[in-house]
Amino acid sequence: MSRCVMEQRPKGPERREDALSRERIVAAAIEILDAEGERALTFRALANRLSTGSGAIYWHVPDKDALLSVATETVLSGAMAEIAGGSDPAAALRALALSVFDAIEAHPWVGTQLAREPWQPAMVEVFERSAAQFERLGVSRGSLFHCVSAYVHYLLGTAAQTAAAARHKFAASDRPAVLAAIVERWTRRDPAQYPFVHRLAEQVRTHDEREAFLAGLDLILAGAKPTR
Amino acid sequence: MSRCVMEQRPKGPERREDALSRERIVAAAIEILDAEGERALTFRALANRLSTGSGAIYWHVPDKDALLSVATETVLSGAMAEIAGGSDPAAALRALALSVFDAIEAHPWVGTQLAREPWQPAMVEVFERSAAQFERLGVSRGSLFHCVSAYVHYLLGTAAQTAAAARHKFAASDRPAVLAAIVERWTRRDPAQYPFVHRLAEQVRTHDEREAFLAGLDLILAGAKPTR
DNA sequence: GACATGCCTGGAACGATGTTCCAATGAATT
DNA sequence: AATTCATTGGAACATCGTTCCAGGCATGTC
Repeated sequence: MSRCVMEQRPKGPERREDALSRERIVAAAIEILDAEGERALTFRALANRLSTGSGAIYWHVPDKDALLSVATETVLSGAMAEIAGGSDPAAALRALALSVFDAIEAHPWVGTQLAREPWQPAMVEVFERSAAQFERLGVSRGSLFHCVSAYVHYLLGTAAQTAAAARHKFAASDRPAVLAAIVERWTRRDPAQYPFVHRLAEQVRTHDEREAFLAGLDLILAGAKPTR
Repeated sequence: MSRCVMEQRPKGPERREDALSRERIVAAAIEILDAEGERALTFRALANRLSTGSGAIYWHVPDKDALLSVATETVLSGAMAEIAGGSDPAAALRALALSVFDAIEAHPWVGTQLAREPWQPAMVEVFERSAAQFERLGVSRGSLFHCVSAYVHYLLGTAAQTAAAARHKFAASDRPAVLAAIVERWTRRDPAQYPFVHRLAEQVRTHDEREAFLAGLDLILAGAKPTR
């Protein structure tokens, strides 16, 4: 652990600046995940990027699950540090959800990880903050849990959806073509049997996900307001 | 060189009764998934259960993703065949969501698969049916997409959550202990900083997931009703 | 200065997995 | 009877997460 303290040396490329540390490993992992996708994060690729061996990484990180967990936590807590407070409860709930949404859109693998292991520390933070805002909104104690639960589930669902979309984006890297392919697969079904799918397909093709996310969120907030 | 196609089998004469088929393979896969969890489904275990080799399976199924996809589809379409229609729209939306929820609770791996690959054919079915009900509910065309989207996202979030809970249940196979462990991890945080988490922790410990799911769903339905 | 200690490193090795390849089988057709 | 070809079973391959271990390099002790 004394190895991590760098102020001991005033300056110097002479000392190996590539000293391994948990943070450097996590940072490298995030870089790989962002640049090449989830499948590209292997301990070999990670060791290669850090110019070391797999064993060295295992000294700082217990296993791959923990690595992904810490990476997720790093991104999410960073995102949540920036949200503004003080406004009215509904706006705060929107801001909180949006910060998570934006983080997932910027780092889709966070969505995958969140869907797989929902109770990360950052998610507990979301739980706590949203509960406070729902209470300020006037939700009774009895239904507070249900409101927060719906809020979090909606967030998780969006996370999964966004991550899945990004996965397909990686496979065939231009977005309109992918959307068109999905719509085509939908519309291949008999239009008579699936009228709504056909009608909504056009909307899917042109829809703004961020706006749709907010609209869906407002649905929940509208339902919560009556303090039922 | 041979690839899996869904083509016709030569009609009249039947093969050995233990002949491999896509359905038999999928059925065996579902059995393994239900009995031993997602991690236990390997092509070797599958081949072993079917008393054959991995290569024989690959003749009927392109790869593991497709196998999981078909298994998910099998369970979901089976679940959706049983829902009753004809009642009022809100009740129909609850019934539809509940059938998916129950299927996921009975086969948690379906939740994992749904979070990873949301647009299974059965999910398009959910999309279609729920859109029809939302329209009967009086939702305007403009907000129909947002309502359905919120509905589906909530469903996906619940799927991920339920699947994750089941995964932990597998690890330490008695449920109260797992819940207690989660709550303990929550409450280890400073109570002063996380008052709501502490208050809600008790509710988590005793809550009925099915009821909570329905309550959250009603939140969305309540928000949708004003035809905003 | 020489030695011992313990954190840290690098890479070889292990077991398991998804997938491919191919020789063998046997029913259907000629 | 010969041939064809869908189907089978399992060996082989590449890759993954993980473990193991033989060293380095800094520090503390004589």
